[in-house]
Amino acid sequence: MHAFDVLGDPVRRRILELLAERERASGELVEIVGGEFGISQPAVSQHLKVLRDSGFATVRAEAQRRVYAVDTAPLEQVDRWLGRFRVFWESKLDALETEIARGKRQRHLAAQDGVSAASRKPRQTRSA
Amino acid sequence: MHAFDVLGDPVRRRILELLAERERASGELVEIVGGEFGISQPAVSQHLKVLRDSGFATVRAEAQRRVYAVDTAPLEQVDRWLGRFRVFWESKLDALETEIARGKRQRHLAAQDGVSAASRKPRQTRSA
DNA sequence: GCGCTATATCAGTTTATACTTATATAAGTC
DNA sequence: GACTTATATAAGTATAAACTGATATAGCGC
Repeated sequence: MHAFDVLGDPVRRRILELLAERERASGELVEIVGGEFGISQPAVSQHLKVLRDSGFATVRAEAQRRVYAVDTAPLEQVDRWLGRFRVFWESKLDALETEIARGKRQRHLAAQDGVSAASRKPRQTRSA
Repeated sequence: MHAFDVLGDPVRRRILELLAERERASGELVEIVGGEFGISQPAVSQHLKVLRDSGFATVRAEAQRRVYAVDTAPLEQVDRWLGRFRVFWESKLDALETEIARGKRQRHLAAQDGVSAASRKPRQTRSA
């Protein structure tokens, strides 16, 4: 199953969101996700199997519990695929920044007052 | 249809890859993608409809042709969703960078020779 | 060993979607 | 206006996958 197919399911996305916060036992995921989506224990368990088989999650036994953790390798791959499109919106961000900088400069020239403007630099991409 | 479901199909991903390079007429996409995947014109046209309906592509008429262009808005959303996981591999990259820097420093101290380390990523294969 | 808890797997049903062929729409050409 | 080119839509079919209830597996406490 391709990474994007795995992410196509909202239940699996939700599970990954929860695992992004911290490791969770299967039962914990059944309770939260099963509750939110109104699905049974086997349904959640089957989604966990998909996540395991596709490399998105790892399991560790802890007594009778199965503790799941996210494995980001496939997510990195997805991220890399998206990379080819990133230039589109990043160039737009750059343009916006230029625009903001211009406004800033103009306000500065006009009033000579300190300008806050936050203006966080966009994250440096680590291409590939 | 959710963005990730749209990206779940290899044909649609391929179409988006082609549109990332430049705009393309429907017929051009039918020829390339239809050829690569061995599917008919209606099949490709139906995928184009999905891409239109889900906001991944825009169309412009040019005589009888329909010229498609990528719209990155939904891809940005996907990218934002991925953002919550990015910290995982970026911290790993940071650690790797530190490691490289250490090695570099040590080699530098040891031999006083310049280190190239080019390290260009190989081109990504286009297989789905 | 027995019962309890936690989780996975099995078998079967339903539904979504990705195709197919056939046909409709629409713009250019003569 | 008929013909051709370019593309979309329609109708029907096949298949994958997301469920359900039932059951199997396995560790724990007694």
